[in-house]
Amino acid sequence: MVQKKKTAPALPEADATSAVKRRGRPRAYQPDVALGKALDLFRKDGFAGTSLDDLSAATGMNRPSLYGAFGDKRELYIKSYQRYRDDARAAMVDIFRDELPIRQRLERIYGLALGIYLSGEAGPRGCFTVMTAASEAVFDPEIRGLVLEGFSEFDKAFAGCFRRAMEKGELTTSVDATVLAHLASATIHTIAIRARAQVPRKELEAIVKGAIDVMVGARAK
Amino acid sequence: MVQKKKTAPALPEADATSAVKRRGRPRAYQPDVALGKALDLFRKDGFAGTSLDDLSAATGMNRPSLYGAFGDKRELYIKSYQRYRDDARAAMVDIFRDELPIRQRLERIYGLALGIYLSGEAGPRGCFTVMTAASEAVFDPEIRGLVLEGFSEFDKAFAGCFRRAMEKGELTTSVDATVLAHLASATIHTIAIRARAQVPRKELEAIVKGAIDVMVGARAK
DNA sequence: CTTTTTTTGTACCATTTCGCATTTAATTCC
DNA sequence: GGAATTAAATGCGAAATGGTACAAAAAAAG
Repeated sequence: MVQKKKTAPALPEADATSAVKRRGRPRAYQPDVALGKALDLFRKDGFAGTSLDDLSAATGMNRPSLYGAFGDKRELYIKSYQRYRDDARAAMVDIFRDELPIRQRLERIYGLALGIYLSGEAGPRGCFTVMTAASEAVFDPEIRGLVLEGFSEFDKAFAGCFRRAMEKGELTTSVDATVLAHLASATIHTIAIRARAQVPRKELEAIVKGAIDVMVGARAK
Repeated sequence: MVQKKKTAPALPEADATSAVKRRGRPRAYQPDVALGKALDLFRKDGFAGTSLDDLSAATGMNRPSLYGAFGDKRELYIKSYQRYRDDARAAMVDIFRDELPIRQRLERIYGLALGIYLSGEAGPRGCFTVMTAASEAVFDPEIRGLVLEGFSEFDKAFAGCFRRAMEKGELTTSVDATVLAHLASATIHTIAIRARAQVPRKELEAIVKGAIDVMVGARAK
C-alpha cells in the first residue's frame, strides 16, 4: 500500500470526465475493474446471495467507497447488469452484422453464448438476463424494464437474421421470421438455464445443433 | 383455538402413517396445507428472499414447529419443490397419456403450463424448476439433481409425444423426436422466464403458437 | 505552509436472520 | 385423576446484513 499506482498522472482510462487532474485524494481503484468484479459476483450468487462484504472484498473497495462510487447495492446491481449487456452486445454485434450464411451465423452466435454462459471459475454462470428475470425483475419495475429490453434485443436481432436469410433465398418464407426468432431466443434461454444447472457442454451443443437444423429447415440429419 | 378440528378422528389426509389417534398434543396445522403455503412463498420470493418469519406467518406455524415438521429452511425448500413437481406432474400426466392429435396435445400442455406460470396474486410466478435452476441448483448438488430430473422428465415426455405422433403418421420422421422435444422444452423455458418478467399472456400464447406450428411442421400461417 | 477537496479506513448502529432452549398446553394411556 | 407424550408458544442469542458517521490521509490550490 506504499508504492501504489500513484493516483493517475495520465491513467489509461477512457473516462470521459476528468481527463485532467482531479482535486482531492486519488482513487485507489479503477471503476471499470471494480464493476467487472462486482458483475462476476452477482452473476455467481445473485443479488440476494451477494453481500456488501463480498463485494467489498472482491473489488478491494471498502463499503463506503463502494457507496460513493456506485450508490447502494441495488444501483450497483443495475450498473453491473448494464455492463453485462454492454459486453455481450459488443461481442455479438459483429456476428449479427456479418453477411454469413444463416446457419453459420447461428452457429457463431450460439457458440459465443455458450462461452458466456459456461464461463466462471466456480461453475457455469448462465445468462445474467435470465437470472435477473427470475429474481429481481419480479418486484423491481426498473430492472424488469431492462430485462425486457434484453429479451427484445435478442428477438429483434434474430428476426433480422432470418429476414435477411429469406431475402437472400436461403430460407423458405413460409414461416414467419418472428416465429423463428422466438425459437432462436427460446434456444438461448434453454441453454442458459441448463448451463446454470451444469448440463455438460456436449449436451448443450447437441441441443443447439438440433434447433439450428429445424430453424434453417434442414430435413435430414 | 378452542373448538378446533379435534385432532383427527379420521382426518381426510392420505397420510400413510398414523391413521389412528396420535399420542400427544394434536397438531394445529395440516402439513399439506402448510407446505402449499411455503411453496407459494418460495415461488414468489425464492429461497434467499424468503425468511423463516415469512414462512411462519404464511403457514401459521411458529418457527420451532416449522422445524419439527419439515426440518431447516433448505429441507423445507426441497420438500416444497417436490410438492411443486408432484402437483405439476399430476396435472400433466393425463394430457401426456391421452391419445390426442399432436397439435392438440401440445396446445393443452402449453395451456396448462401457462396457467401455472402466470398464476400468483402478486404477479406471475414462472416455473419453479427454472427459478431453482437459476439459483440454488448452482451450489447444492442435491437440489441440482432434482432440477435436472425435472428437465429430463419434460424432455422425455415431449419426446414420447413426438415419437407417438410419428408412429401414427402425423409427423414426418425426418426430424429426430429428441430434437423436437428439446425445442418443446425450450419453449417451456422461454415462456416460464418471460412470464416471470411479466410479458403479457397474449405474447406468450403467440410464442407458443408459433413454436407449435414449426414443431408439427405447419408450413403456412 | 495552510486551506480545500476528495477519498480512504475504522467503527458503529439498527435490523434481520436462522436456529434452538425452555416452558407451557393439549391430548392419550394407565 | 396422574403419568407420559407430543406439539405450541415464548423468547433468547449469535451472526450477518445494509447502511452511515466520522476521523485520518492524500492530493491540488492558494
